[in-house]
Amino acid sequence: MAPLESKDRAAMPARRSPCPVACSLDLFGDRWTLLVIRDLILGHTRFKDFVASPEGIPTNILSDRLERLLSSGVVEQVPATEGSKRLMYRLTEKGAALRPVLKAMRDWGLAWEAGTCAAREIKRAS
Amino acid sequence: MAPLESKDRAAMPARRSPCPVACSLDLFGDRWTLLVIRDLILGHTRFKDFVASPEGIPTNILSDRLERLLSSGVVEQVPATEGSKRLMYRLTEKGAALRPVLKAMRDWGLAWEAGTCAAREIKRAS
DNA sequence: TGAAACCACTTGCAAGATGCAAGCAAAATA
DNA sequence: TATTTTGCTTGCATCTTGCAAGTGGTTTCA
Repeated sequence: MAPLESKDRAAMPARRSPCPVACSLDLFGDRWTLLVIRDLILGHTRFKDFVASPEGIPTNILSDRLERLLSSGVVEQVPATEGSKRLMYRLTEKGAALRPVLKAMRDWGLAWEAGTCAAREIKRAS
Repeated sequence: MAPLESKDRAAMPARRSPCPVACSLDLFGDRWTLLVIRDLILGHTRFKDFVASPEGIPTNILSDRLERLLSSGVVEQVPATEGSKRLMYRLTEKGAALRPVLKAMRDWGLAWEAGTCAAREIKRAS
């Protein structure tokens, strides 16, 4: 049987370079992932909450992104209410550490893209 | 003839929401655009320089991204040397304002993605 | 307890984006 | 002027995205 390391390498699409920016983009360099993170920062916890965001993420994309974020340790699942079988999503410490990225993007958008407005303040600490 | 505003609206794919994060992602929410910005911050100015980066961006993608960044005012073209017909790319003020975004992503990658390393410091001012 | 509503997805498919290799004309260099 | 370099474009196979519809488990409420 193949060593575990090679199995992991087959599952992961392989890094393009050791650059931390390139690595980050391998994980969330697309049109939707950081919007899911934004929603989590804003307090969304359930599948339907993300779907309800104004950008209207397709449900198959949302499923895929949540799964990738789970497997990369950026989000985790916990019971939605005690005794419930339903799960809710929330940021891990690794995910919460993306706040400065979101904040920088928000600030840039507000400063340079006309007609944008922030619904809520992104707080520094979780 | 149609008013200029509607022509612009036809050219742009239309904003998903007024959220500054969503707006930013409409412009650079993909696997390559921010790597081009990173290279510009690191001092790359010519087409071949971007191609030579370790991630190996395909030339058709690079053409497309540079064009989009030009038309959105993030980069501009100036003569490469005086008297030369060749042009070089460089960040505008709007583009240079993306430094904090890149810096936040670099910091996150360094902190949370094993095996990443920064080639150079991203300076605060241009 | 049973029926209805809700929730969190999955599936299928069309359209668009990406990746690769090859080609090409203008500009620079020898 | 001949050669090389540069900055692209083109064609095509593959992967990703977006939309709509469907599905099965969970919760709610009479």
